[in-house]
Amino acid sequence: MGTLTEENYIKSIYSLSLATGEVFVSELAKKLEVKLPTVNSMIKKLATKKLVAYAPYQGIKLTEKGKREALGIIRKHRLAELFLVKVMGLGWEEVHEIAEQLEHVNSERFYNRMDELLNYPKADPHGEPIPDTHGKIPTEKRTPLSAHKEGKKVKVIAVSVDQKSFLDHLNAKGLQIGDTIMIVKRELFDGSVTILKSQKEIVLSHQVSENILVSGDEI
Amino acid sequence: MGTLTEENYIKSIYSLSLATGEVFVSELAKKLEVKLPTVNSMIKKLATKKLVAYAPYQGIKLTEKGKREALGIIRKHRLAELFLVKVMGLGWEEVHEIAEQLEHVNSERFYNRMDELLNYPKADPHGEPIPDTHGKIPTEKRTPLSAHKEGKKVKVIAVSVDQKSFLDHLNAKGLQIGDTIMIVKRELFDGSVTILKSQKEIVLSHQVSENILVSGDEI
DNA sequence: ATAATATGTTAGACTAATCTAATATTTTAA
DNA sequence: TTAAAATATTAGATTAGTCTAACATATTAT
Repeated sequence: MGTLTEENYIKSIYSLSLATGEVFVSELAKKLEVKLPTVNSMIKKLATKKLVAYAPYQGIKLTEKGKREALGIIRKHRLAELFLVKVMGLGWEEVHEIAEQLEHVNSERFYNRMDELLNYPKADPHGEPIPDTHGKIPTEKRTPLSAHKEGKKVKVIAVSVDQKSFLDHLNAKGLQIGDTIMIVKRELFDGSVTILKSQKEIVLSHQVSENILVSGDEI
Repeated sequence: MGTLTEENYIKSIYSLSLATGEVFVSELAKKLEVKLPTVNSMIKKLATKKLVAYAPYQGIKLTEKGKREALGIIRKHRLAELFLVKVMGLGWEEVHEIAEQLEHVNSERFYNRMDELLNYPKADPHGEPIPDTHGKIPTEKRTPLSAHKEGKKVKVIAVSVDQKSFLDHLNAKGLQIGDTIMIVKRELFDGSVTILKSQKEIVLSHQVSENILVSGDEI
């Protein structure tokens, strides 16, 4: 375990690398809301600690050690989110901020007990997979709702964004993880989609449908 | 809320002031395991923030604002401890370290929900009182077991030390918060006491009996 | 009342994490 | 192929929290 700051760098490198493959110093600076030179010197430090491999203009890569660390933090974050929802009864739209703090708590006992109480869950309240103690992640095929054709029946597996405003929006529309929905219509004009969930029609903007991940890879 | 470091200073000043009345820079340095000049400069900072009042050779005092802050942290620590024991099923001897981290989590929602789930408890697993949201502390008369006479019947209300080794010792002896015990004999030689708990005799060293707090002020 | 002890302060340095300003290198596109 | 855009680096400063070494002041005990 490094400092809180180090942990946040590692975590961000991990998630950016999933999203974009390569992680440039500049990207990371944007994500962490710090300036370029700050990231530059931090990366050097992480490199001496063998947590990342870095070559200018070719991006930052987590080493195996770095990945292990990242997955450990992500495990804690996601377990905490699920715990807050299932055990403490908080809403999925309000747990991210708290988990952001809890993920830095250093106690195997605390997190393994959570895992046990939750019966070794596979996904957090937003549908994101929870790595196990060995850093293994259960994978499931998932694609954005926006990529599926009219007439298809799919299951909502996850959301790709944690923002309260987005989750409040889904709450208001009555859409949840696990829902089975049918794609009724997609507007050519703005890409908005109309879906059917248990007899009720729901209209979602294109932007929203891009951030809802559903079952299946066939598009 | 200040930094984590500031919070730890405030908390230590509070607990030292309960124990000894006056809090000297040197005492605080010992407690926090840092050197004198470190505390000296930190105290100056806390003073400019109006969290403490300080005059050399007369000790450090928390202001009203500082007290409020201290009680807020203590509330979080104690709620966390009780939550870890009651909801998560951990042992009273292992929750202190975890609560030490959780007490710095910044989320009213998190802690008020804990409070609610625990049904607004009055004391933590070690018997220490839990301040309410307004910083009010339920008080109860308590004295060390070592101060009571042979023949007296008392109730174990709290322990004055959180150390795992001490609590492990009490676990081994089978002594818990809430137990009603009878003082059978006190040895003149070493101050050890024999007590009776539900037909069974238990022998405690003087040192142990000093750290067990029981009901009543009459000695 | 003076020496011993307890208590506190100043000066100067270090590490971690950040910044601004200036500069450098690589890639890309006209 | 050279100019523009993207990417990265260096130098030097700042703040928070810590340290050591040297010095200062107050309390106490004989």
